[in-house]
Amino acid sequence: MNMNISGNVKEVDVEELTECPECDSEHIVRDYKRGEVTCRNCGLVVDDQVIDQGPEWRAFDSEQNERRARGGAPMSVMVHDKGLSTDIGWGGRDINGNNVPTKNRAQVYRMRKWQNRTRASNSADRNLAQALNELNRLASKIGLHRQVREEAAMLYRRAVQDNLVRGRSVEGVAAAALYGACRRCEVPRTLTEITEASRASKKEVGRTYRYISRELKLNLQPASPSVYIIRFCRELELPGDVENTAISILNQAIAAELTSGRGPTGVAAAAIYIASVVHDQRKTQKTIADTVGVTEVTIRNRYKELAKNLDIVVYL
DNA sequence: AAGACGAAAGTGGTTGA
DNA sequence: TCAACAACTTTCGTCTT
Repeated sequence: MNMNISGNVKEVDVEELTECPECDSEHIVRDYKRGEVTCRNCGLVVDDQVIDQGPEWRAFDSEQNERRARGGAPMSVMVHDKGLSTDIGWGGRDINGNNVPTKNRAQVYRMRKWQNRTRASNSADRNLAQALNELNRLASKIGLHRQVREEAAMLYRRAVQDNLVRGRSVEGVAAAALYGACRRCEVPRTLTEITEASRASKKEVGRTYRYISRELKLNLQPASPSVYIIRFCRELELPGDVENTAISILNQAIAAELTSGRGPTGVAAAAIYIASVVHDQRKTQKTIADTVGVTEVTIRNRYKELAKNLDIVVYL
């Protein structure tokens, strides 16, 4: 009766879904509080209008309906006070929708001003507010979904708590937190991509990232090249069999210990290159190098090593 | 002409004395 | 603090398709 569902009804039956339609991984996460179904692997938001299947009140007349109606945004670590503070609106109208008399306007203005000021009362809060702002800006620019943003916000909060921010720029720490969040969520983003969106330099972000990673004991292993293969194959519009071959090449490389100490993107790029040649879907070294963000030389060095040590019987 | 190749020099960061 | 070092990049001349 009062199910008011606006928004698109998706073709996919999200209730039954176990695999991501985009990357086929099984890291599907349902969050009914937010009404979102997302893939932890590739970041795809499968559906964002999910109906909570839990018990719900019913209203039998309009009076009950009004009384029981609830509103308000969910609590979020992405806002410095977790989104639970009060906002004083700008409309110049009171709660009943009447105009605020002119003689009271100045008072409302002052109240709004002080509400906003006292909300971020100390410098730590102001810092946090600014950082979360920056975090959101970066995440939007790179196109990261909420899961990663919240993870980044959590990391930043922990960094603040442990006094790791002092003496470092907000931009730098924010970018580092976001990078760490990407790593933790296994959303493959390179440090370069993040620093390009940020005002902070790659050097600073890298240094800060190592620092907070060490201090917060994040224990992050180097990113696995496989997540990069999945992502970059898609960007290069290479079919699934190429991707599978690339991953199997990669697994052989890992078994032969050809990956340790090497940059994961370089290894991924080389595996993709070989796979693309094997399947007669050849991409030039340059194309792959540009998408992956390494140079042709690195691809060459890596794939020479791979070809030599894995006796791949492919003549190019 | 584009792509692949490889040598050589340079970069930024780590490690160990 | 400094030198050695590994991985990676930039640049450039040459070979191959």
